[in-house]
Amino acid sequence: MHWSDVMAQRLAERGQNHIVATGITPSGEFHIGHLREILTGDMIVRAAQKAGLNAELVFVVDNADPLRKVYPFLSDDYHALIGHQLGSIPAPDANGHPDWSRFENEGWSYGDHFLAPFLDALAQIGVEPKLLPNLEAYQSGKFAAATKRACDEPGAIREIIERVSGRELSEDWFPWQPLDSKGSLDGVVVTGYEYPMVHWRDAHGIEGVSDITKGEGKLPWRLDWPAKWGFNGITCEPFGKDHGAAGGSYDTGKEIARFFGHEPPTPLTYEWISLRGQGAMSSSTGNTVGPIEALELVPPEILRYLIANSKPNKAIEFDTGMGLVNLADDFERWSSRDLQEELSDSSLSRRQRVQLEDTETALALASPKVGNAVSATSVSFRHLALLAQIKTEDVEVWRSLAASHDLEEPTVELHDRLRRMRNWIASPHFPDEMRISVRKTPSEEALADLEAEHLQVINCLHKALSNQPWTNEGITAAFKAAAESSSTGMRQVYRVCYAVFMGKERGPRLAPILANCDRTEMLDLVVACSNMVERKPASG
RNA sequence: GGGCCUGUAGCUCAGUCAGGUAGAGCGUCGGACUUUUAAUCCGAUGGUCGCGGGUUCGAACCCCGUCGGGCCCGCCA
Repeated sequence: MHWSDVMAQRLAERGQNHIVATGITPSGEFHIGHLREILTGDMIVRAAQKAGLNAELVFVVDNADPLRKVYPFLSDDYHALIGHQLGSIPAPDANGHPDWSRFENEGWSYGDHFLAPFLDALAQIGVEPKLLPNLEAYQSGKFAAATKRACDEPGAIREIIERVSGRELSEDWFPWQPLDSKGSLDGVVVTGYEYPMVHWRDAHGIEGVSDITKGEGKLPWRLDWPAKWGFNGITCEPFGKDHGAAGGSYDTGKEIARFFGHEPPTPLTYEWISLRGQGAMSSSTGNTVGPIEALELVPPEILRYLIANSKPNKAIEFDTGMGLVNLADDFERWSSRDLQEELSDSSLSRRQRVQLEDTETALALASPKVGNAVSATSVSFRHLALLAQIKTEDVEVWRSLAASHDLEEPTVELHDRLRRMRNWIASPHFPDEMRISVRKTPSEEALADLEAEHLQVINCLHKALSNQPWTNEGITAAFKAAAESSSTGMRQVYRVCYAVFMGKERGPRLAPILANCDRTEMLDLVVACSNMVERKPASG
């Protein structure tokens, strides 16, 4: 059974109505790691709905969290804003300076700034969760009941956290972090409490009160989380392995939730996504691939497929190079198969059946639209990458596909893919292995593999090419002529050509590529190769 | 120190929860298409399931131990 269906089954045992929560702090650029959080939630919701449950996806925007530090993309002006809530400070402008005017005029906050593009990406990828901005929840008093409970009995909360996490809380710890005289959550000491006011003294020596029903502060994370499970009615939540560690925030959250008077959500811990060869992704180090960036390269269904087809506890290495090509081709191959048909074969072993079923589910989940299986384009990524490099005009690509793939009219998906493919090729992520490059100088290595008798072919080639117009047809004719005059087969000619022009044993059809190269340079290359091979038998 | 994940074919991984003859895809090799846009199609190859014990008629799967890899335990998905 697919992991999403396992979760749905677990939820069905729990009840009929479900709210699946995801939550992210908008402290910097979002990356595809965050996408796993949201997509995992989205896929659970789909599976639950498929199983006949009512399920909704919500996205808690943790914009009540404070700014932790001045990230590399921020100007020093942000030093003064450390500890301030992300939803109540201005967004950085193009130079990383706080954009106060936009903040004051439109209320455009730091959190909004980073959230907006992520939501755009989510829309493209077929996920439109209900947004639950946390800061606003505090300000409208949604946290008040849980907060009161915690502040009334801080000892009970302290006991849970210390026992479950094995961590000792400081003497002055209090289950509410008030905002100080400047609006920061840092360095404030609680000096007293009588509902609904928490008394405090800040780092500047100023004293004041904080109304817990008006969001004049926030709960510490380990309480914030279980509190919002309650008033939002969360029944299921996927979260990263950091929260899932023993004694981590889910463990303490479970008990605190019950203390608040509700059942914790059904959890699903998932592994992180790392960038191939570069370790875990992190907004603060800038070691990221944004969802937007990823979507410039690959269609949404491929990204969804990556998540759907990886079990949550499996770490994913995101590879924007060859890995992406293989992933996309893998997706393409599977989606062009008729799995229903294959599953009707009763001779399948249980193992084979499970494999097909899970893949079928993953493919369904890969579609940005529910119940709308992504139709196979039947054009592999490799092939499209090739065409996109050879043909500068889209029309040319379609013409070629019409001939080779019986393609009558390019579909919307194909247009889309070609557009993204061109972006990818233009980006630094495009793997060299896929890049078509014609040699400027002979490849000693490739030529060394040729037999002495091939020398003749090279000479014939030069002659033949010289006698033909420098066009696709002319060059093709020249290849044939070279085969005839050197009295060998076309296979040999191609082998020599790939060695000469690309330094490889095989490759894409050469004529159209050469036609786009400079004639003189190519003829010189042939001569240079000829010279190099000529010397070889003499010296050895 | 506490804990989680992980080890299965050359590679990426299913299969472990519900024990019943080792599964995919890629790669590799071969063939076909009277020669190819890294194509497509067909076929073949390939594994003492990390290691050692135990339970069982039967173990990749359950139990105990052990070794290796990754990671979490202020915040982070």
